[in-house]
Amino acid sequence: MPQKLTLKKIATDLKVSISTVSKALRDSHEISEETRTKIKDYAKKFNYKPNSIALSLKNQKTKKIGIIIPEIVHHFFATVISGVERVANEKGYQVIITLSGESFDKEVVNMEMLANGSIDGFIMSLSKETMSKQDFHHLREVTNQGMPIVMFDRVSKDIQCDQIIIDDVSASHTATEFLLRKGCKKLGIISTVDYVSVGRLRTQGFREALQQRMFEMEEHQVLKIEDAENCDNLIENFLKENEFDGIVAVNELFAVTASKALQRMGKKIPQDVAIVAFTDGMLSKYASPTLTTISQNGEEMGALAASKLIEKLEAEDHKEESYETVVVKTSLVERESTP
Amino acid sequence: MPQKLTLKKIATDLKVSISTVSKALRDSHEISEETRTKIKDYAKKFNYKPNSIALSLKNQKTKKIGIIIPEIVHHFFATVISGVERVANEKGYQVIITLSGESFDKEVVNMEMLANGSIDGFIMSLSKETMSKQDFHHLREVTNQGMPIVMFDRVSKDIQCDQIIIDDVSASHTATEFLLRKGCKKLGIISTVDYVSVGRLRTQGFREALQQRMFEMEEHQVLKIEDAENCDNLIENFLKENEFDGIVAVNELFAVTASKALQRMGKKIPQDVAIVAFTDGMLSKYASPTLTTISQNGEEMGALAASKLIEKLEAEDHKEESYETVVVKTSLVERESTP
DNA sequence: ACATTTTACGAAAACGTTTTCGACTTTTTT
DNA sequence: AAAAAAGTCGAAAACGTTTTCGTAAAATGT
Repeated sequence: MPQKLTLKKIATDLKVSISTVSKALRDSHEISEETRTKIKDYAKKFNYKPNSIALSLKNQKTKKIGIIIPEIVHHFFATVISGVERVANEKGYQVIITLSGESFDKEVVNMEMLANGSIDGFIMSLSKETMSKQDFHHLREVTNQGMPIVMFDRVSKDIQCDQIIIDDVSASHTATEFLLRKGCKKLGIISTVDYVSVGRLRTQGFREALQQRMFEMEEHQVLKIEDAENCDNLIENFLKENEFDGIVAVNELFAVTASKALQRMGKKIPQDVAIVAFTDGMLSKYASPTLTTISQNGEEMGALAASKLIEKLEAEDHKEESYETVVVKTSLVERESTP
Repeated sequence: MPQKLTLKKIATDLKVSISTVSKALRDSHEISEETRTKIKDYAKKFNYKPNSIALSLKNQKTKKIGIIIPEIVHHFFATVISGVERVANEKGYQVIITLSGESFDKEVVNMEMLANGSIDGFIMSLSKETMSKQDFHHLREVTNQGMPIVMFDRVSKDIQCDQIIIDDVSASHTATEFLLRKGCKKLGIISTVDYVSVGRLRTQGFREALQQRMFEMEEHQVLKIEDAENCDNLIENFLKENEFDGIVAVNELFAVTASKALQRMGKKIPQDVAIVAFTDGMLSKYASPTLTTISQNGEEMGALAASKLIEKLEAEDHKEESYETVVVKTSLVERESTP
């Protein structure tokens, strides 16, 4: 019921000017000890907090960073946010999150809404639709206005910005080679459609690992899934039509779905078929058997993205327009799904 | 590199006044057809978008709602956010998310930061530490300033605000009764410490279901877990010390941990022991066996919370100070962990 | 006693909007 | 032809800050 306390109100209550109040609260030497303590006491007593909107307008910076991700109900993205949030808060920034829902239009709308002064910079991962359209005009508009963007995971080389990625090719190579070393002969990969960069790159790593051992990857070894919603049948058929003894899956959902299908088919994991997944989330830890995975460390990616962005934001005179691509190390976490 | 376009810049470029530009863009009849189209064309060409910070300051509303939750790497909270975000966006609001990390202090700090003009209202779920301290002064300060709060899931009756909850007692009663009807005789419940409301209430529902069949709940039937991190041993001991044939778990993590422990002990699920969990998330769907759960429908809770909050926000003259508690229906999703 | 410096405060501009009001010009009415 | 009305635009205030600059009073120096 009492309206928000402002400088003006303090000023009239204490019969001084607004500027005096402002200076007193910021410990200016221009104000006498006496009035300074009087004002500060009053402010403390009634819990004065400067209005952040007014500050944003005045300073032309909001101390907020915007995140745009495809989905939040997704362990990897949730961990990234967690990392962003942690370092952002440490450095006095707040985080605004919007979801594109894998839709290009929603990504554009959200971006435009945030770009109009609401935030100082972006951290984002592209929606599937954006990846497939390869339309990045909304990103360009933002960077042209001098607002920095840091992209992670699903990125595009066509945009001038810092990028935080994992080396998908190499990670997938590692996973595949791991299976080969364990003695697997007939490998398959369950991937996404090619326009999703992680799917394409992980398939490439798979192929390269095979080539290194003088195998040529054949089409029937690859399953490309567009829509994760009803992947069950696709995966089951893929496994039935091929006699694999090792599977690489580009996410844990595909991996656990494959694991269950194989078990239904009477296969033992890891004895008959070994599985390596990407994304070290809940499912990998709690599925039966637990899954060997490539851990992406979303928390670290988020933290790095936030650091990079804030660094850019606070380097006022951004004369040196340099953009960096940071490759975050992955690690193979061995669990029960491999021998 | 080109600075952001403002009304002032358009005005000088077109040699009219700022007010004329503002009016023209808002299609005021005060401005002649001719200048109006001239200005609108210019604005469109250079992609003018009003600065939202300035608007917020002017209108004394930000069109943003703040969310404070304990963790984001948690399926239930992620679905709630998803629901909030959907409804908020439909109604032209944006969402700012902060995480308390289950810490009282961080909850207070985040709340104070957001309350200073950054947002119009709150949607939140209390941190464990706040629940245990029962210190709600930060919430009171906010409501006293006339800023509405909608709480969900982890709520407190002591705060005057709308609340979105599930009927934990009744849901737990349903889950327990379901096990009893399936023929279970020796039931146990894996819960949280009592100051977490959901743990307390679900334990109560468990007790009531037993009482209804003339059983008295005994202490050894209840396991109260404080820290989910290392619950494995606690759960394993609990299961070894008792010969249960039915388990109610207040979340899916406890449930799947119990399930694995039981299987290690050579028990068959659901033949030897049946399990019902709360929180219908990824684990329930993909664990082996899949888990029968009470579905909380976080998406709906989030959507409801957002609707309620926005309704309050847009009812300018909130003379009628009424607060509602909405109980969201739960449903029992039968899967493999029960006969 | 006068000039100079220091102290302590207030006025005003700026950030980007919207809106009220006043004023000038043109058109319509009588 | 004079009066009223309508049409078109700009000035200024307001939202809550911070900061620059100006200035009056007090203190200090000669």
